[in-house]
Amino acid sequence: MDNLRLQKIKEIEELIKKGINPYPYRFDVEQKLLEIREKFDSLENGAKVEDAKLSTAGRVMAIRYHGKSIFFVIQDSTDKLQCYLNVSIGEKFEIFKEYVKVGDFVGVKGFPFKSHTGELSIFAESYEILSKAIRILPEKWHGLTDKEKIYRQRYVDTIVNRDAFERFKTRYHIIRMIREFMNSEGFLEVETPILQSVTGGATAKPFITHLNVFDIDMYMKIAHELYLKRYVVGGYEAVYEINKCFRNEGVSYKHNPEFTMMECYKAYADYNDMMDLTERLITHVIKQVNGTLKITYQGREVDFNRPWKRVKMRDYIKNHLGVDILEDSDDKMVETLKTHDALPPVMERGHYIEKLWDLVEDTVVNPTFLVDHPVDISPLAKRHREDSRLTERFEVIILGNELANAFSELNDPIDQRKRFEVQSALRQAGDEEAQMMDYDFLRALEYGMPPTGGLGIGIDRLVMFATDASNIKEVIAFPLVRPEEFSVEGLEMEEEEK
RNA sequence: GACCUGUUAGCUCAGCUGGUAGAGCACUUGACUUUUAAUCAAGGGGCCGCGGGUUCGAAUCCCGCACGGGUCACCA
Repeated sequence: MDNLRLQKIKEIEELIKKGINPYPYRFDVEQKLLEIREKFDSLENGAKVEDAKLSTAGRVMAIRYHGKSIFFVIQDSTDKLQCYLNVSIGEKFEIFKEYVKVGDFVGVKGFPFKSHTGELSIFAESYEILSKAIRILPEKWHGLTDKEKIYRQRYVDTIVNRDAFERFKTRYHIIRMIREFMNSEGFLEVETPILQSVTGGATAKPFITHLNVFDIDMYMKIAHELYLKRYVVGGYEAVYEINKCFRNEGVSYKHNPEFTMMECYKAYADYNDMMDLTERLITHVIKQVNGTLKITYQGREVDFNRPWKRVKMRDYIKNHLGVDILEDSDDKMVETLKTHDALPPVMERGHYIEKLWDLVEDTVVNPTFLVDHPVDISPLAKRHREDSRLTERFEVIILGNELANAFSELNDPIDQRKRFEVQSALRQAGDEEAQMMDYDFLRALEYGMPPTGGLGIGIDRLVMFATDASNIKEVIAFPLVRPEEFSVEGLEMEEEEK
């Protein structure tokens, strides 16, 4: 059925009969392609440097047969480069013509020259097949555009769509930058459990899994928060973690069930200190990646220059909707929500406030600190020093998207217990996203936690902004997709074995 | 979950108001020693996503299902 594939399998058998191993063990790569280009790109057209011995390797991306000579293009992680081969190398010329195909890996030894048309090339004095492919790559100028195939077979996407290849490199550079930044600020990178018997630190539905040894269900972490604070209680004064969180919720252009979050906690700091840290960290990343703090995201200009605007949640909602989230009654809020057709699934004050904010958040463009959220929606944040109905909390909003969340951490164990009790009651009333009672965490706080500032940044969303990606799946190499049926391909394999 | 939309060759796509499937690239064979979307000549390749219905006849119309994409809802 899949003729092209069977044909290639046959070619491999023929190669083996000829004594050529289609899957040899190693090759001495002495130069990367970009190195070669940088060194020899200044050659005159037609010039060659025979005594510059090159040895490099890559995947064959194009072949142009030309009678007794062949041009082919190889690609490695740094660049693409044309290679030239002719009959002067003897019988291996015919082998190349017959058996080396687009998609295969080859090692090439030779010297650099510039073709008459000005293309830097390697004159191959010898080559070696390093790995044969049996599947055909997508065609060369439309590439792979089918979103489903791009997400399911990212390895093909990054071979042929080099902007995707670069985007993931950028992602991992950003993560490295964050580590370097946090380390230089004196933070210690630590780890916390992913499997937890009680999970918390965020308003979210957790995944449930099963631990056989104890025969108990466990949750997968929804945030790093509660364990990082245990570190602070334990004497670590500045810690951070970059790791996956898991939330059993919807999938959308900005939500993947597993995503990466950086959280950090700093003893003796408050949310004002964390705002300063956040500004410095994010502008550092944006500047490094884009070379400027004025970037274009999906056609809209976003200015990351400091200082970022600070708006109080209460004022912002009042100005836009005329509702005071502290003074006005539940009825008034419900009334306003009704006129916008935005009633929440759980009829409770905290949810009303969240909903009201959702109605206005899209009006925020440049990075903005949304500060001082009501206690109702901030069960882990410390009460505001000037108004106990509020908390010392901020979120970073960019183009209506939440990028970070932080607070002066609640370290009063009595207040924390009360807040958990409220959450626990909500949970019992059917709010699956309300916080679970975490007795061990309360016990930890009772041993005393210094005043602490905490911050969480969604890494995927930061990468989206930094790389102008419209969908979170574009910045997650292997995003969540429904499982595929492989039965058809399985049958093929059986046929081949006969 | 709701609405809109898509699924045809390995890839990217045509295929009109129903008449038995097409192009480019890729692949195979041949020609060509500086090409680069190489060129020229010839050729092979399809459960038209799956299942049902209407019809003399369905890739095409209708219904259901599966899997995507977009918008909304949900979601710190």
